[in-house]
Amino acid sequence: MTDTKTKLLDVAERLTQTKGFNGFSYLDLAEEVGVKTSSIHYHFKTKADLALALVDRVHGAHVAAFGQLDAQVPNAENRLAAIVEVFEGYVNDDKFCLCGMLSAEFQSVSPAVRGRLRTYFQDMRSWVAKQLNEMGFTDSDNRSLSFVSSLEGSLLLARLNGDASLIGSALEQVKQN
Amino acid sequence: MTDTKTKLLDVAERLTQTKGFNGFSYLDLAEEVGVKTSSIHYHFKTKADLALALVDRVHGAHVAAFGQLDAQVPNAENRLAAIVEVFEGYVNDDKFCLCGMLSAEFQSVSPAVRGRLRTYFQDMRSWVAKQLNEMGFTDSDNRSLSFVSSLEGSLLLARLNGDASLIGSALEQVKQN
DNA sequence: GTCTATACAGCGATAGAC
DNA sequence: GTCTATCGCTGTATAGAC
Repeated sequence: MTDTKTKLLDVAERLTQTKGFNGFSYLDLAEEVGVKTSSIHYHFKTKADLALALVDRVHGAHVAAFGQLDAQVPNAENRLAAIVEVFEGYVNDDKFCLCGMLSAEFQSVSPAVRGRLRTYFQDMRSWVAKQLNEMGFTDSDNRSLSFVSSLEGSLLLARLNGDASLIGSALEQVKQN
Repeated sequence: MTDTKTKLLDVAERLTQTKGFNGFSYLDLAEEVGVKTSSIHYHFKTKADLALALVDRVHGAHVAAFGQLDAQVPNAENRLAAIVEVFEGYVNDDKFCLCGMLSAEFQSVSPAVRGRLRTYFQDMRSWVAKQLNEMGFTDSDNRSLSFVSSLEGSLLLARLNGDASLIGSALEQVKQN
């Protein structure tokens, strides 16, 4: 991965999370990275290809993060808390979740991206369910759905109000008995 | 409100909920309604004005719906269920929540729209809290936050998977205790 | 209130030099 | 791998006739 390609993905990721995938252009991207728009087409032939690359990168990163947490944090509740912290960090950067954003814009993304988004959230729900199971919940599948839903929805509200603490408050409910 | 203006709002509302506010143009709108783009500018001087009109209309409609439910449905749990049904209907139309969508695209909407979105969700949280309170929950404020968060987040996942039942499953958790 | 006509900037995308 | 140059189209928006 060249330096430029990484920078392009970094900026595109941030712009997608803040303004939506349809809320920025190749020119926005080019100016921030310091290249011409034609150079972007070298790395990502079409904007749809860029969307795919964004989802794939974040999916890979999150799967890797899940693996690291499993290996390094010896407590399921703390592992879940680590993910919550990531989302709280989004609020302070005025960001929504990348895959949440593309899911919102669902009808304007390619079939390929749609498939990847389903996989992303399926993996996330599975991992969360595993943690909840370890925590002793017998309804971990359904509780995981509730957890991930609350996470996405509360992030939306938290960013709207500039108050990251809304995420933790919303999730309290889900962790109760 | 002229017939054309209403039709424009109807189509714009649907396109916003399906593709996002940045995912359609005045030309898309014009072709579907059967007018020229210049006519749209007569009703909504700028696209930002259109966004404002969309939020105001849906806010008014939902506040009215809350009032009607309060007056006509003699059971808080059933009143909540009616709102859930509205969101389940979105899934079958491949729609996200209009204000949820604009909240996702938060950084690309005007300050005026941002303020309206905050009011919309504040009103919704208040009304849901009132219902939860009537249902005997003592933590109605926080539970309402969790309810609305789950509603928005599960709608995102439900549409992604074409499965409206995910909404009810996610909310089960919030109604427990 | 809707139209024609038009302005003009922006869009994604491509060809070909370096 | 990045550039210049350019294409054709689409974007929002306006002026003025009807």
